Amino acid sequence: MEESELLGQRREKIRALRDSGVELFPNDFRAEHTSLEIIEQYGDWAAEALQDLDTVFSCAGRIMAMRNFGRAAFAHLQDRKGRLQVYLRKDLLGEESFELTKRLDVGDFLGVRGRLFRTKTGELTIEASFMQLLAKSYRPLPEKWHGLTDVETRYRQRYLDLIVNAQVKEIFYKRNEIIQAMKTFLLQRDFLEVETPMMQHIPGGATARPFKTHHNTLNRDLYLRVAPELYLKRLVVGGLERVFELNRNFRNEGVSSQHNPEFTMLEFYQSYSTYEDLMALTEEMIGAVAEGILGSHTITYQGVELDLTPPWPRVTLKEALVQFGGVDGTVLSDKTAASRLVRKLGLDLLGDESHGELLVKVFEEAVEPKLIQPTFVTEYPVEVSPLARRKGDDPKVTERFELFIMGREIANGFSELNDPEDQGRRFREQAAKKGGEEEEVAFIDEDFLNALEYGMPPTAGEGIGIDRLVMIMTDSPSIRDVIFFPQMREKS
RNA sequence: GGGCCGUUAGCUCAAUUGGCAGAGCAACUGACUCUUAAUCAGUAGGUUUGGGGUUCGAUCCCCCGACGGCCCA
Repeated sequence: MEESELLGQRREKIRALRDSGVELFPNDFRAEHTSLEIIEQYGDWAAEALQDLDTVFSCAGRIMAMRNFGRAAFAHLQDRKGRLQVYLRKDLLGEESFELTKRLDVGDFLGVRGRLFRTKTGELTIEASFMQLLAKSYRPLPEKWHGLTDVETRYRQRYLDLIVNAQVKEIFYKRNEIIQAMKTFLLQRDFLEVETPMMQHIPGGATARPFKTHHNTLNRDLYLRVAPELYLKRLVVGGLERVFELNRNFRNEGVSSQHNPEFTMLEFYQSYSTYEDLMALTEEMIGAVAEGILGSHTITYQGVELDLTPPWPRVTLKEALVQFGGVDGTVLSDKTAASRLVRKLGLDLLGDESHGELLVKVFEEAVEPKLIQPTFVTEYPVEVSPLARRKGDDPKVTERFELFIMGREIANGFSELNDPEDQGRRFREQAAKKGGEEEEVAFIDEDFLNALEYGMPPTAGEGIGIDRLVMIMTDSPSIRDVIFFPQMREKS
């Protein structure tokens, strides 16, 4: 990068600083307090009470603002918890130490020790009797008042975003709390947290294009997983009965405000349960997380009030088509009518879609955007649910549900198909279809079928899109706001 | 993949009909021991996203590309 005048000036200043014997990157300072600890403990103490307090505090952080007065200066230090003001006086620090304040820049890390006092304007402040440069900054920070608003820079240089935009840190702290709360919820119910392969020989468990890679020593292609499903069910076959994995999936598809090529999913399996049990579990879990972290079952997302109080409505896909989509009832029973409707809606038709697939197309177009409040949609057609158990009284649909909030799919769960013969047939049908329309290899995970043949207990499983859930719970409009380093095109 | 919008100093933004490219903050020099968007005086800072075209003259108009955002598929 070409050196601007600004950077040149700074570099020259740093050279002079180093030449005068100041260590630019020491690591022997110990901060015993965070800004938050100090403010929480002494924030409401009166000025007189602080005067009698002899305790010396030590604090470290990045200089975010500096106001110099010749023989005194104020600075704000920012650490992981917040900001604290420090007061630097020549008569207290001594000539030599104070001289350094004139050579400090906003962005530098500083450590201070000193007593607490309250300024005339009432701000709790450390009066430094000792200060030390902890790390020198070579580049100026974005502007202090407007901050950094350019979204491209915010995502590409997330560290700058984190330094200057306080809300960003809050979102990611909240993301962590949500994840921890969900894990705790499951652990309390005797689930085992597990890790299964990210690199798979056969990318299964979801219909999505995988990323391909190659292992040199094994001399074979591998795929980044699109879902952990088939491995988690192997563990259920192995007798673990209740397992979950909260980790990354990879899908080689579009990038948008709702999609990132790598995203985080919670997937869990519970034996001796059905999809209905999981719907109840889901409302309880998400409701509890909202209550615990946001303090309420009612949240606002982009100006829309969402009520997460369980129970949530459950409608079958067909009911939803009529109720929310205003679809004529004949479409539900007449494939030709369904096909006509798909065309009327201006959707692509391959021509070989089944009646069920047509209904799902209509559903996605006409119903999904209308499912604002949390809603479970059940009984998906068997053709689009290759891993789900058929419904007893209607083998054309499955014991499956999807959860929608704000028109977005948040969760997908079903009673697992544990009949190895049916599973084998469905894999082969799927493979035949896929082989016909694309040049993709038809993947059939024979070892998974083999596992099922040993017997899998009746089990229900579910996946919850963590990024989308975090978006809703943090009122974030884009998935890029809840992923530290979203995927971007290479900058030219 | 398509449409629309955007890209100007380190950051946030201006720039009239096509006529010398500007401000605030940051920076630099100086003053200042309770400031907090500190203040005051002064100084410097630009390949206007890249390439091409029209024009006496382009940040501005036209074409192609890069990156980003929004909408659509």
